[in-house]
Amino acid sequence: MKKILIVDDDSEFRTSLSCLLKEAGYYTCTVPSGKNAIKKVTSENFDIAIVDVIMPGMSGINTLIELRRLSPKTQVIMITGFPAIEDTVDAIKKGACDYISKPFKSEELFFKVRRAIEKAGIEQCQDKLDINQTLDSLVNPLRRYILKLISSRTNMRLTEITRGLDIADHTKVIFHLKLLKEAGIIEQDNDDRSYALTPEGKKVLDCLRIMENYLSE
Amino acid sequence: MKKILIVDDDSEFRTSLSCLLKEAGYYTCTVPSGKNAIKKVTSENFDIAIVDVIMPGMSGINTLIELRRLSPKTQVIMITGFPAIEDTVDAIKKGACDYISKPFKSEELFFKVRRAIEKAGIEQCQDKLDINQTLDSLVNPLRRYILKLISSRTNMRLTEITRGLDIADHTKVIFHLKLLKEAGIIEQDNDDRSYALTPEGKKVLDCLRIMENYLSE
DNA sequence: CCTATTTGTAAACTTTTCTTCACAAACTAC
DNA sequence: GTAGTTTGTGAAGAAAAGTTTACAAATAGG
Repeated sequence: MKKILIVDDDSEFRTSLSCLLKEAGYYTCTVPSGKNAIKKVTSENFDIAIVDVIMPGMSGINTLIELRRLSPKTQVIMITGFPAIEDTVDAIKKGACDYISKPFKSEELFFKVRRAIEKAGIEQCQDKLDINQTLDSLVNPLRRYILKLISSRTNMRLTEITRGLDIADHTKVIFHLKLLKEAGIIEQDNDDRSYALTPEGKKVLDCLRIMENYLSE
Repeated sequence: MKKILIVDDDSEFRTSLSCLLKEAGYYTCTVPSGKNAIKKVTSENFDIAIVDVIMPGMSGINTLIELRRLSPKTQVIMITGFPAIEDTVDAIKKGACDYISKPFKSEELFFKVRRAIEKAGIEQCQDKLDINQTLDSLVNPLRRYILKLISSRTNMRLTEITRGLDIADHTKVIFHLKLLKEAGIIEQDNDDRSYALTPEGKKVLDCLRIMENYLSE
């Protein structure tokens, strides 16, 4: 289920938007300000964020900038009651994926949300793997074992991995899992805390296997 | 030109053997004792060593053992005037590649030398590349540049490499060259000090190119 | 022969990577 | 609730990797 974060200071609008999207089958979360949005995305991953341009306190644009920095995979749709070309251009340049002006028909919203989700999917697949990061991840034997272990069974938990590798100190495993996570090679489910290979991770593992085969020839 | 080291205390035999092999197109070097042989191989690489079993001072067997340790790529042929099965077996177990008993026909000598050189060639190709060492060599960007640079032109000297990479401090380059040398990825010519990829090195570079292609897909 | 360049060594030092330890929040089972 | 397990953080410390410096042997060029 795709996850959408709604950021707007107008509680009535927040609720109605949330209802609309929930009915359409999305998981939604609403926050009243940019600050709250920032806080939220650091603990939870969203596919889409819908952000009001005009908000007291942290502006919509600054919220957009921070969201892009903290969660680059999240596609941000800006929304406003007073559409101005310059604002729109600015927002797009700052990394917004789309722009909606109030009032809007629900069909328009659904269309733009669907398109944003599609874009997120494509971007995720296109995540460029950098040779530096890939080699860094693979040099350490323990990390190679972890990758192979995770690939053998989907969604492994920390303790399973730790025991699977017969390691006494779990924090040592956490250290390497963190690195692999930062490199975009593995990802962690926010609900059950289990780890799994990302599409890029599968590619990296493929690479490793290719190398091993080639070298043992 | 293949290089042969002749180790024998009998100077007459040394000279005649050397002449024979020189005429056959080999580069030869003669030393009168095991000690001298050890000294020689630390400064020069030989494809073959022909060692007399019976010598005063350091015995032929001990010379064999040391030669194998110091220069594993050098194939050692033992030679003796009093062939004894046990000695032969012992020598083979200690790493000798062949055994010749005096007197012998020059044809036998040439045949065994050719076979030893062939064996050396095969063994060199079979040098197992270990994934750890390979990845270690490749993680460092500078080392990757060095490998690519060396592969682009054969036999590059230290200064050429240093300047080619636009590095101020040559000892920094030496550090990485040393690592690559120890990993068996590059080798250095003893005469002109130039560096070149080993067969294994070419394989490692292939690996890197495969990865780069695969990751940028 | 003398000077300059090339090639190298060894040690001190810095940075990065990895490990370990002390501790704590969150959840689970009783 | 409370004892135990799981998952995690942060800091200290150890180990490995890389850089820099000072110095020296070997070779080349005049």
